[in-house]
Amino acid sequence: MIARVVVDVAARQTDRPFDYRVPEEAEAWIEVGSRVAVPFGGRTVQGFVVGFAQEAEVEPGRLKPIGELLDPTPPLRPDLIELARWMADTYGCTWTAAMQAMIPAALKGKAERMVSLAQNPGAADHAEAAPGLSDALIAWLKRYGPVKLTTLLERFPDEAQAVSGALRRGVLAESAQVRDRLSVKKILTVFPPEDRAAAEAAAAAFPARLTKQRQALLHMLERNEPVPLRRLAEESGFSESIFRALADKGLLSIEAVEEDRDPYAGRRFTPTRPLPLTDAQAAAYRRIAEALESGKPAAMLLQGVTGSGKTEVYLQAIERCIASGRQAIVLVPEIALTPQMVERFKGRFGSDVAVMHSRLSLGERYDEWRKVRDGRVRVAIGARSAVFAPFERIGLIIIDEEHESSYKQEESPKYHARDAAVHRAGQHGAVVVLGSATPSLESFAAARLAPAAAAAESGGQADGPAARVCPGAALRSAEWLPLPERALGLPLPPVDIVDMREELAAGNRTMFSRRLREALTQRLERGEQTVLLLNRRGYSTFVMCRSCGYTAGCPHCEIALTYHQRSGVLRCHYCGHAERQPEECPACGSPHIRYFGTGTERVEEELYRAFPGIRVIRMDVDTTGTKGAHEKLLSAFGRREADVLLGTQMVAKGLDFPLVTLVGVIAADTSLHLPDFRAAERTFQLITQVAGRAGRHDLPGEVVVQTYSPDHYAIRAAQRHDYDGFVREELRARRLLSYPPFCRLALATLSHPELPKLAEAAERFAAALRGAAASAGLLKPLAGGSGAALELVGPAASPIPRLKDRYRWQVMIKYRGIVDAAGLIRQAAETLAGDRSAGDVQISVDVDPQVIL
DNA sequence: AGCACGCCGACT
DNA sequence: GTCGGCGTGCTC
Repeated sequence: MIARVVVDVAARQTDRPFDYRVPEEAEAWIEVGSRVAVPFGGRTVQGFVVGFAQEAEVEPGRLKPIGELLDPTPPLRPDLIELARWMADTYGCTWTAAMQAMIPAALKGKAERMVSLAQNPGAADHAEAAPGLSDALIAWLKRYGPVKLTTLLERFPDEAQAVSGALRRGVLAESAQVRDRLSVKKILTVFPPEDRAAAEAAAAAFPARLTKQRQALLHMLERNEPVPLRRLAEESGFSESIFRALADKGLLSIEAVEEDRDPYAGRRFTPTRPLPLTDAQAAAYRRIAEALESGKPAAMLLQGVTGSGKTEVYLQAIERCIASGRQAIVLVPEIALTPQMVERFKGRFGSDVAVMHSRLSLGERYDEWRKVRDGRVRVAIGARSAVFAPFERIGLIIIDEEHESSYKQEESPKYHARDAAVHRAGQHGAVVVLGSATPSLESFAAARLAPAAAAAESGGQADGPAARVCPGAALRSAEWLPLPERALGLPLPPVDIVDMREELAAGNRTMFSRRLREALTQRLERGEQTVLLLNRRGYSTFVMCRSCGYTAGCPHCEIALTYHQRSGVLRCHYCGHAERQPEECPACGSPHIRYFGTGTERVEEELYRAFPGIRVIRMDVDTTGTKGAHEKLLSAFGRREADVLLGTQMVAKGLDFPLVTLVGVIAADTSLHLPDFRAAERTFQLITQVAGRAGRHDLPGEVVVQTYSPDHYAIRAAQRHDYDGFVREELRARRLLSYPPFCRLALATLSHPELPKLAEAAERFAAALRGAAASAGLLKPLAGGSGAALELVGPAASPIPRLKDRYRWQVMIKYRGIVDAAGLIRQAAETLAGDRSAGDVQISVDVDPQVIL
């Protein structure tokens, strides 16, 4: 039997299956999805089995055997292997990178090169046989046996060459070992005797001096169930050695048993029952249930205003799904995966839920993942990567807050979880439910424009604007399920727009408008709480010398440094570079340094100044860096230990505190004027989301939005809670400028340490791309017509023109219809690489980029 | 990516 | 004459 293996080597050239002979004893165990260690080019690497064949594609002489099967149960399944292939094709990443993204980090073991002294019976001592190696090194190897090559070289850096020579001459022996980064946690557990009668008899016959052993045995006989050794010792008062002695006599058995690290151990979740549904909820639930029943893949857009009870629909749909013997996945944005959220799912489904997110430790994540793989749970809830939960028969995939850009992974593999979910649903005949109060324009297009386009097409008019929508890599169309009302019948809070230009004209130079100041004062008097949003961290956004105009920039990136007052440093938010705040201008020596722009740190300071005695909790990347900090801050706010929760967009999602009656947006313009075609969409979503935090319970809420652009349609529409109105305007703009959802984008970014070399490479790359597109007959304007079309934009400097000492240029592809964008970019990259002078140019691909910046 | 093979300068 | 520099090419 031949296994086709994709090895874990991050290179384009090796990203394909290699054939290996399967040893006979492994035949019964090896499957598509198995993880194996294989010899590859003179070393051992790990890889995944992606298929089998009767005959190898290379001559049998070159075939090597699989080294080792690394897991008793395959970590991947055939559907995930295929999904990884689809990701590689769609997003231009490697197959192996996509597969690596699907398994927990604990399994990403690398093969270690181990070194030891070769057995050399002829030589009197090793120093004689190994010239060049120091006595100290030889003694060390003798003492510690096979050691990692890297460890050896770290300890004896001067002898690297001698070691490599010794390895070549066979004086030192080398072996390879693939080791996981973590093993299953095992716990010593005492089992009751198999032969109870014999044990009782033995206990009766114990001599008097062994009273402790006798009593301990009787205790265990009474317990009569497996008990962890440590706990048994604690509860019985006998030491562990007493039980070990009994085990030595064969009266009890002690075994190491696998144990899960349960991140929610000891936490009690209040069980909840299904709530009665409103008419709209019931209608949505019915449609989802029907789709589940049919067993055919389907996508649904559940569009419900904040507080409309989307979660209850999810919960009941999941119940329906698991009752029919299938499993369900729930995706939520990472920052929304709060204890409040987990509680709702644990409360309904108890121990049937696995929770997967980045705040868990390596071991906890591994254990939650194993619960899924081993079929011990039927529901998985987690961030983006939970879309890869290794369930066997998926019935339902829910994507909550589907418009969130965090569903797109920003590092390779740059996949979009929404599209990966739709593809996976296709494999399983599952239903995807996209939930949001403010759906992305892509999902709106899939639910509202695509069906209209299909209808027009069947009516013979294939050329309308709706015919040109391209919602995503996998999402084509969806059924629309609206929830227009809040479940408790509460009104949405009124939104007040404050024109900050008028504040300035009236002589108010602070960052708080009179309206916001008054509202905040009122809340302080009444003992109610406030959420303040400012989408920018740090103290000030740029630092400028008033004498000469010098601005502090990052030496590695072409970007302004942000001043962080508490730590007294200027920091680059892109590469992390930090330097001390200057006392005087580094360019002209003038002491007149001014800090412009406002971040959360500065707002906090101003709050203390403007409202003496106010209690503020600031929540941003800087205050939530440590494990559990996020939850700690939120629960402190929940206990009324602060009057104001101030933060970046992480305060906008999913929070539900009954005493919050005021929400303030300090500067809506922060996100509105970014050079990104989604800036208006983001701003509308952010204001709508954060507004939804106010007045969710008995007390009515209100929202104050401060802006210098009070007439912008995104802000006006947010004020009216008017999603449809916003989308109408936004679609008009997108169509005019040819942006999603009327086309798709793929961004190729080239980088190089030297600008002239980069510029030249970028030109040649763009020319190669244009050539490839033209010969495929795709290069034609997007405006008008239908069918596949493609336009190139650039090459031009990237919005971040330099990052980590590399200049960056980009080429954007806009396209619609059936176009293999990732393939075209790869083709052009290969053309460029074939050219000798290309040098150190790196090319990265981002298909369906969510952030153009 | 690694690692071996292979062809040119500075040392035992 | 050998060691070792890193350019090119392959890994079942």
